[in-house]
Formats: sequence, C-alpha cells, structure tokens
Amino acid sequence: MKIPDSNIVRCSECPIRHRAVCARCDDDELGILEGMKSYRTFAAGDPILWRGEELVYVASVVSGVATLSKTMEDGRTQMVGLLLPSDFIGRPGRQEIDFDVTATTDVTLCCFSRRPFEKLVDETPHVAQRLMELALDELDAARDWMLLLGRKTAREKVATFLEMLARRSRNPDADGTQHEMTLPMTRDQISNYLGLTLETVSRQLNALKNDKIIAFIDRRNFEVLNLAALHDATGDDNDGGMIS
Amino acid sequence: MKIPDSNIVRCSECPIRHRAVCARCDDDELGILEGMKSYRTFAAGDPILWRGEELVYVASVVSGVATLSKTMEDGRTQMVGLLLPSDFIGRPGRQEIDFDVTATTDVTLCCFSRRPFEKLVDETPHVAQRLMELALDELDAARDWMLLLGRKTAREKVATFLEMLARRSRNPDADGTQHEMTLPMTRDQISNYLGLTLETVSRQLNALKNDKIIAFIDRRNFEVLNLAALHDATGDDNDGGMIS
DNA sequence: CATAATGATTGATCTGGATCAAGGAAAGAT
DNA sequence: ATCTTTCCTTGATCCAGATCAATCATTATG
Repeated sequence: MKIPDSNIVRCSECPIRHRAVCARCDDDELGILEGMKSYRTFAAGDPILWRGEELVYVASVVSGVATLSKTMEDGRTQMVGLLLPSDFIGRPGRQEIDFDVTATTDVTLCCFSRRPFEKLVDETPHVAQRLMELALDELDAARDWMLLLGRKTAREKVATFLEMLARRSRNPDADGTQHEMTLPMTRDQISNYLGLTLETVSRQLNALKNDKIIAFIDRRNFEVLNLAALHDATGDDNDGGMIS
Repeated sequence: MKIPDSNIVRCSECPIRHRAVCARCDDDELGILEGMKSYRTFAAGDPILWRGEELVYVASVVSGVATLSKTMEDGRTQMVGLLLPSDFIGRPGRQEIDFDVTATTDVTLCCFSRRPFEKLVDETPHVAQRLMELALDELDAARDWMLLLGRKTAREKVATFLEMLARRSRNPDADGTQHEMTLPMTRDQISNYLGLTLETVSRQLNALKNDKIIAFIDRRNFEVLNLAALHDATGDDNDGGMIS
C-alpha cells in the first residue's frame, strides 16, 4: 500500500518521526534506536495484541488499518479506537493494555523495543511532550466517540464515520473534490465501531446512497458526492470537529 | 464536605499533591507555586468552564462533583467525564477544551495559573510523567465508558454507574460493608452520563431496589445491599475493572 | 468450473428504551 | 402555612434499531 501524502504531513509532527512514514526524518532522534527497529506484518484478521498481554514493543502503523476493541463475556464487542497509518501504539510507562488490537486489513507496523524507547522518552523532553499530545488527542477522539455512541442516531453515526474516513484519507492537494475511498472494514466491524448492528449499517449506507450523498463503486469502495450533505447528516455543528 | 480518606490515599500519588486534599504535601514541588494558589467555589449548577474558553487555570477538585459534557445543536447532551475530589482539571500544553465543565454539587477547586504550572511541569520530569499517567487513566476510563454507551443495556449501565460510585467513594477502612452513599447528580444528569433518558434511569433504579440489590434512604441517598449482585448486573467480567 | 464460504442486502417482525402525559414529593420562596 | 418550582415516579404508547430469516454477490477452494 502506498503511503498517502497526508500521512507524511501528519507524521512530521510525530515523536516517532518514522522513516517509513515520514520522508523528513533522516536526522531525527530515533536514529539512536535504529538498530532496534523492526518491521512486522499482520494479515487481515490477525490479532496484534491481546488484552492483558505485556507490551514488549511500541509501534507506529506504516500501512493498513488496525482496531482497538473490547469484548464482553457474552460476545458483545465495542471498538474503542481505530489505528490508521502514522498512528502510534504504545502507552508510555505502562506495560499492559485493557483491549485487543487487531489488524482489519493487512497491516505493517514499525516496532521498537519498549525499554530503549522509554529511555529515549525520558531523555528527550520534547518527545515526552509529543507523546502527551498524542494521548490528549486520543482522549479527545474518545470523548467525541462517546457523544456519538450515547446520543447519535444510526444515520448520524454512519455519516460521522464516513466523514472521519474522508478527513483522514483526504489527499491534501485535492481541492475539495472527493475521490474514491475505501471502507477499511466489513459492515460487521463498522457496526462494532458505531454501536449498531451490521444490518443497520448496511441500511444506513444504502440510505445515504439513495440520498445521493455517496455512491458505491463496489461494496468496499465509494465516493462522497456531497460532502456538505454528509456533514449535515453527522449532526455535528460547523466548527468543532473530531480529532481537531 | 469532609474529604474522605480514600481521596487522601489517592492524592498521595497526585502531581498536584495539594495541601487542601493531601495532608502529606507540605514539602512538595508545588511550594514554588504557593503564591499563585487560589480556592474557588462554585454553586451546584454553575458553569466552571465553557467549551472553547481559554484555560487560564489548572485545578484539582477539593470537594464536590463536577462533570464534563458535550452538547449537540439540538440540545442532546452527553457527559464525557466525571470529576470527583482529587481529580485534576487541565490539559498540559493545551489552551482550550472541547466540552463544558459544570458543577453538579457545590464545588471547591484549588487553582493554579496555567503558565507557572506548565513551567513547573517542564522542569520536573516526574510531574510530567504523573500527568501522562493521569491522561492515560482518563483514556482508559473513556474507553470503558465507550463500551458502556455502545453495548450495555439500561440495567447494566445503571448498575455500572452505581458500582463506580461505590468504588470511588468507599471508605478503605470499611471491611467490605457498604455504607450510605449519595447520588451526586439528578436523574436527568445521570441519564446524560449513561446515554439514557431520566425516566429509564428512574425505572432501572427502582428495578434494582425491587431486586433487593440497593435500598433508598431518600431520593439522593442509598445503600448497596448486595455488592456481588450489583457487580453481576454490570455485565463486566470479574477481573478487569473500570479506571483500574 | 462447480462449490463452498464469507460478506452484504433486504424483508418481516419484535422489543428495549424513548416519548408523551399526569401526578406526587421535597425544598424553597412569599 | 401556602404557593412555586424542581425533581422524581409511574403509566401508556410509540418507534428506531435489534433480531430473525432468506437470498444474493463475491471471492476463495478443490
């Protein structure tokens, strides 16, 4: 998978400043970790980390999409995060996680051993600062998602999801025009992200299609025909957006 | 309001190590900020911060309960956080917030000016580290709440809320026995926290009462009669808990 | 190329929780 | 003590989205 330009822009602010993701980072702090860097690939559906497992690595997503999810004893599951290229996996100062990390498409991660990475963080304040920013970004995203899960209608949920995808995958040099986009997960996985059932997701996607807001190229690929109408359908107000 | 012992314990790990909350902190790092310390009180219902407002202060809750909430244009609101005594308000490195902070009971905050506080954070790595821990704790809590909002039934939501209150307000020297507890907010506010309506909250509270899991002293005060049954009603598994 | 297997759609029905509506209880205010 | 106001409860009804049930499309497999 080609890494979109948008991710390179995003990565320029990244504490990892990862060569695989960011073209500008040849001279960055992580040079000292170069020897410990390793790429790992996961096939779609593969578990990347299980809940409770010890975090041996921190990583950044190079390509593909991974999800964070929680599962109840009776099988109900709720995704609590989406990891797109340039996103960071790791919890400074923590050994464990309380959710599963799963590859939803084929995923390539670039991993560093946790120990030397944390040593780096301790020694370089601005990296620590950047990690704090990332944590606060995640917290903001989680809170936006709480509003979605608690109060939005099915249509608003689906529209919000599509708008988020459009925002994160938009090519910045494209002048507002939307291009073909890919749903990075199945209807079932989307429903677990949105707190819905897969049938409802399917119906709402078709409703948006019938309203000429989106068009499907095939089941996984679609185009946004009317970005303004899509935004109206999210229920969000005009200024404040997700993951600002 | 007397500050429960449990909060003093909690506060011993707090970066703020606030005298008002923590008896052990006479000699802590915040001595240098002593001159800028100020107590502020808010009556129940008062706004503490509006969305978009500039954060001039960071603060810790000394007494009372405050909430973080998001509101949609049409009035639907979702609480995205609950602030109990010893909790911290502030976003290191950030000027703004994207939610409202409101006092739900009378609240006393202990405030520091943001600038000197951030200077302190920059200069003392372990304070920065502790703030990162707090941010990750909040993130974990937010993700647990996402599971609640997206997948739990009304009964599970209400039971989870009560169990969380019991955990956070339990007096540690009490040997498992539950004492009288207080609902820190109205049915309407609880419904906004749980993604329900106030009628549903009322009905579920009464259902738990009828099941002899809780008993009401009056509308705002209750007792947990059967903590195990309350836990069963949350839908959570036995080990992993909220806000660990 | 037939044949599973997986994922998506579409329809019919059901139901948990929302909505609408009417009192009741407690706490201030006059 | 009476009147408001605010908060809570309880009942009746409704409906968005869940559930149940086929069927279809697409991709993998022998």
